[in-house]
Amino acid sequence: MSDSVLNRLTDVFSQAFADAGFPAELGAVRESDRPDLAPFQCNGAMAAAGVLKKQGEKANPRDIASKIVEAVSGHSAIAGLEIAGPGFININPNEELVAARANDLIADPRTGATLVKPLKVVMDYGGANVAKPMHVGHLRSAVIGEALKRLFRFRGHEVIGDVHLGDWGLQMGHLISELEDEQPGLVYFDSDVTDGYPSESPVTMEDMARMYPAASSKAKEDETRMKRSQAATAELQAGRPGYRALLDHFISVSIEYLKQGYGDLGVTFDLWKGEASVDPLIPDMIEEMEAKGITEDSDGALIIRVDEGYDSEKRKGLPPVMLKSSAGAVLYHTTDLATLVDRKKEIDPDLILYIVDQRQATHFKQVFKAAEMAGWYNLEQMEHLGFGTVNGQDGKPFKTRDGDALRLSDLTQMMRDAAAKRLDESGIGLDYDESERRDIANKVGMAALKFADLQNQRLTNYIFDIERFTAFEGKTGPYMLYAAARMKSLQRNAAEKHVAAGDIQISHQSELQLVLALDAFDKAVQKTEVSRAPHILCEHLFRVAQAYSRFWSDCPVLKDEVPIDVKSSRLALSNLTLKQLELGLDIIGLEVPERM
RNA sequence: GGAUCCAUAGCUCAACUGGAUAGAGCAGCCGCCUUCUAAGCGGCAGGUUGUAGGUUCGAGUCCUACUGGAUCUGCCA
Repeated sequence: MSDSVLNRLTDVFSQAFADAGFPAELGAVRESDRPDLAPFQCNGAMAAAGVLKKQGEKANPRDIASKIVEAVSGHSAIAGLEIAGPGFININPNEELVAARANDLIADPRTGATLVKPLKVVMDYGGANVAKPMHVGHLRSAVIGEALKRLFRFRGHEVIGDVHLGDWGLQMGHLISELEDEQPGLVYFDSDVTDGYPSESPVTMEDMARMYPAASSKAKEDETRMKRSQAATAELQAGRPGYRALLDHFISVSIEYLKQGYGDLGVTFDLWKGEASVDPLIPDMIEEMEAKGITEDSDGALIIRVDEGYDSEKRKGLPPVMLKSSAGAVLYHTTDLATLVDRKKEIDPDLILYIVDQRQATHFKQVFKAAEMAGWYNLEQMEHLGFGTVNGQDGKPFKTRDGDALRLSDLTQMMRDAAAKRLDESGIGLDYDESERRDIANKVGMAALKFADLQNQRLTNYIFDIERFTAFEGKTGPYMLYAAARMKSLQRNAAEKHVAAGDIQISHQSELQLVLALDAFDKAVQKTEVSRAPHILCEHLFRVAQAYSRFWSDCPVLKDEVPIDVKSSRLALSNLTLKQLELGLDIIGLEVPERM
C-alpha cells in the first residue's frame, strides 16, 4: 500500500529540513488553511527561525523557506511551490501522483485506513438503569459509545462493550417496597419461602416505569416510606432470597426492553453486566483494600482518602471514596471499583473507557485514583470520556411540555415519521413498496438523529431541537445517505449500460478535490481515535460527501458525450467514494439505503 | 467557600493543539432541473472570537484578573 499524498510530501519536506540542519518534524505538511492558494502547506520555516533565534542566531523565515523550496523543487511528488506571507510554503502535488494514489485506494478494501497495534479495550457506555424507561438523556452515551466502539475495532483493537446497568441501589428498594404495597400477597415477600419462585415476572416494563417514580416521590415527602425503601435495599444487598428473585425479574424484563431500545439505534453490547453482578466480589475487595492499608474509618463509614489536601470543613479538594456508608450499605463507588476488579480478573484490559455524562467527572476521578492506590491499574488505563447534557432550547435539561423526560422510543418514532413525510413530499418513492419505504424512513430518521449528536464536540452541551433534527438538508445524516444513494444509483445505471470501472485519471478540479478528500481518511480516523472524538470523523465524511456532490454536478459520468475512458475513470472514482463512505458511515452507525 | 467545564456569524456548531483573509450548516437574498436522484449545486451577505490586560515574529487557541452560564463538591446512583 502506498502512502497518502500528504505523508509523501511530509517525507520530502522532512528530509529537506533535516538536511538543512533542522529537526525533521518541522517538515510536517498539512492541509492548507487557504485551499484557494494550494491544497497543502508547510509552516516549518517559521518554527525553524525560532529555533535559530533561541541559539542566538538571527534568521529570516522567508530565507529558510526559500532554501527549503530550492532543496525540494523538482521532486517528482511536487508540481508547484510558492512562498507566501512570513514564510508559508504552499504546495501543489503532482496530479499523476494523486491519480496513482487514487488507484491504490481502489485496490485497498479499507480505502487507505491503516491499522494499529491492537489493545484490549473495555468500553462502558449506555448506562441505562433497570426499571426506568429510556429517554433522551440516554441518547448520547449510546450513540457516542457505539461510534467509538466501532472506530476502535476498525483501527484493529479488541473491544468489549459493556452496558453496565444501574441495578443495585435505592431504586431497587423503592421498587420492591412499592410492589409490596401493590401486591402484598406475592410469594417473594413471604420470608419463610426461600426457593422455587415463579419464572414469570410479576411486573412488566410499564409497571416498573410507573412504580419507580411513584415510590420515589412518596419517599421524598414521607420519611417512613423512605425508611422502608432503604430497609428493602439493605435486605436485598444482604441477600434476602425473595428480593433477589425479584431483582432477577426486574433485570431480565429491563434487558429485554433495553435490547429493543438500543437495537432501534443500532447499538449492541457484548456484556449486559450491572452493579448487582459484581456484588459478590465486594467483601474480598474490601478486605484486600484494608490489608493494603489504604482504607480508614471515618464517622462510621469506610473510606479511602484520594486527596492528601482534602479539607472537609472548607469542602476543598477531592472528597474521599466511600466504600461503605455508616449504615453499612454499599455505594456506587464500591460497585464501580468492584467492576474494575471484575474486569481485571475476567478480561485484563489495557484500557477502559467510560462514556458517561460529564457531571460524573469527579466520581470517576475518585474511583480511578482508588483503583490506582489499590495497585490494580495505572491512571492512564482508565479514562472518563464525558459529554455535555441534553438541554432544551432554554438551556435547561430537556423536558417535554408535561415536564417529563422525552422517551427515547417516542423520539425515534418522531424521527421515522418525519423522514416518511419527507419521502412522500419528494415524490421519488411513490413507486416503492411499503416495506422499502419504511426501511428508508427508518434509516434516514436514525441517520439524522445520530449525526446531529455525533457532529458536536463531546464536551459541549447539547441543545435538543426537534425542528432542527427533522430538517434533512445541509450538514445532516440524510445528506450523506443521499450522496451514497446517488453513488449506488450510478453504479446500477453503469451496470445496465455495461460501463466498467477503469483507471482513475484526473481531468477536472472537482475530481482532484474529491481524491484529496478521500486521501484524508486515514488521518481523520487516527485523530478520531487519539482524541476519542467522533465529530472529527463526521467532519471528514461530510467533506467527502460535499466533494462528491460537487463532482456530481461538475462531472457527468454516463452521459453520451463523455468519452469511454472518462466514463470508466469517473465510475471508478464514484465507486471508491462509495466504498469509503460506507466504511465511515458504518463506524458512526449510519446505514445507507439502496435508493432514497 | 472550593473545583471542573463552557462562552466564536441572527441560530446550531468547526477551526488539524500557536500560523495567512476565523470556516461549515441553518435562517435571509440571487441564480441552476426536457437525459446519471434538486434531501442537490453555484453565488451574495453576515465577526472587535464575553471583557480587560499579558507572553511573541504571530493568540479563538497559552497566562492573569474580571463578567455571565452549566455542573460537581463524604454517606442516592
